Amino acid sequence: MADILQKLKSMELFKDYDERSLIELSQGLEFVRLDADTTLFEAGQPANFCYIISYGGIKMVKPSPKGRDVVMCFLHAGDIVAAGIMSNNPPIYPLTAVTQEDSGLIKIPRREYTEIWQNKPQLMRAVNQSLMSRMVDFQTDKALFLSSVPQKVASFLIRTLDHQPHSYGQTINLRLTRKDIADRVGTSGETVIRILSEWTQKGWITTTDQHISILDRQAVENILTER
Amino acid sequence: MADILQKLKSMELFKDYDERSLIELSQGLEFVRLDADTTLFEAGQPANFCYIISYGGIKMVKPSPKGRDVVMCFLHAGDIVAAGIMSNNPPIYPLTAVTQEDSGLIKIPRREYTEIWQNKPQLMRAVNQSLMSRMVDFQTDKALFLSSVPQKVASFLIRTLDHQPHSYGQTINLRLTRKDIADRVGTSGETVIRILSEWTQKGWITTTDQHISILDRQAVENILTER
DNA sequence: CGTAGCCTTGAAGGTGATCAATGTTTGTGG
DNA sequence: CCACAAACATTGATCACCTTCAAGGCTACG
Repeated sequence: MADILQKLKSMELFKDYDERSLIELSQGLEFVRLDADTTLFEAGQPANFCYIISYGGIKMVKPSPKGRDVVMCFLHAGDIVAAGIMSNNPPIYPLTAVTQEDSGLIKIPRREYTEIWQNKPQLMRAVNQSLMSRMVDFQTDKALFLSSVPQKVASFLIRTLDHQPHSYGQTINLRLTRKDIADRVGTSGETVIRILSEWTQKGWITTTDQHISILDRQAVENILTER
Repeated sequence: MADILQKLKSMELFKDYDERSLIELSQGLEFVRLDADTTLFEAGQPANFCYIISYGGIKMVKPSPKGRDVVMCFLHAGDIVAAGIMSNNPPIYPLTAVTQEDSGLIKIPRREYTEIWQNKPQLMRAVNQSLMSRMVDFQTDKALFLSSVPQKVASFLIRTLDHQPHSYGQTINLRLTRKDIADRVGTSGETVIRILSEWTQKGWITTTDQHISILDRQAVENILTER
């Protein structure tokens, strides 16, 4: 309990709240630790909880008509998961959430969220902004529809780099298999490999332990404006 | 003024509010009439107003890196436009809004929205739900990435049909050029023409005055599950 | 009658998905 | 610590689908 209070205090999202408010907010919350590749919830299930990521990473996945899944987005520490649908009735998760590495999450029951959290206008504004920024991201993705696959990959890499704290430098703080990228960008694993291999050969990027570092950002950015 | 009150009263969104609340909500609002093909606001501009569509239709467009634009979604009577970014700071329209036909809009200043509207939890819940449903739509789109173009078109037609009131029957209540559909679905105008021509020939659909009617829904749905 | 916007059709050519085979790394249990 | 399995990365060859370019028809509207 006191543990959770500590965790809330350290988060950007709650920086404007005083001790008393935080104690109120921490009511009913629970902390959850999950191994990598664990399903947090599945699309179609009733949505009784939303989450805040304390550490680790999660990918949001939609089962596609054909067997293959589609990665909608990757979420990191500080991000809110499934808050948007809490006010739906009945609330159903539209996506499946899967951990990509060991992760710690603050678990918020729907009841607490709708009755306490939603009455804090400032908090709601923050949640809203994060939702909108995800929406803008979807739109940016969609706007790439007539771009080549290399351009989509380049855009994805640059954007995820820019979304994370600058302290990580030029390394993307996510465990990403080539297939993850393919599923996210909307292409096949083989194509991603061919693209990344070429860039690696040219010295633009490196991969160590499934973490991609961008060595020559300019070169990657140039791809976006090509043709 | 009284005019606007009437309009609010007739909208699904406000069905649970009494006269007094509606009068409060209608403060500062303005009614706007626009011809077809008029730009309501442009991506990048400061967002000082949001809107509710009274009648007509709007397409939300993102300028793409290459010259061609991308249609993010079509909005109809009853839909809310740009409410999501009102709480951003500074608020900037992420998309361009263009009318597709003669349209009437209720224009809501940002100030009124953030100070009055955002304090109505019930209203916020409704706005949130509409945002989330748009988000789900993006995701559905994205999940079609390895589907063929005919499947994307079929999915788009069926979904827009299902989103509109049942009273319209099997006719899509939107002025849609083949190019609009192409820009929405992420393909070229020519390809859409080839697809729709074939379906028309087979008697599955008809187009009259840029309004598409689905004559054989089952046939169109079957395309989704093909291959 | 001419222009503009939309629809239609054809031909060419490229991009990227798919299939298949092989190498490499990681993890697990004896 | 080794052997084996499983997951991931790589490379090549093939080919369908769709984009692009080009040209012409149709309708509405001044």
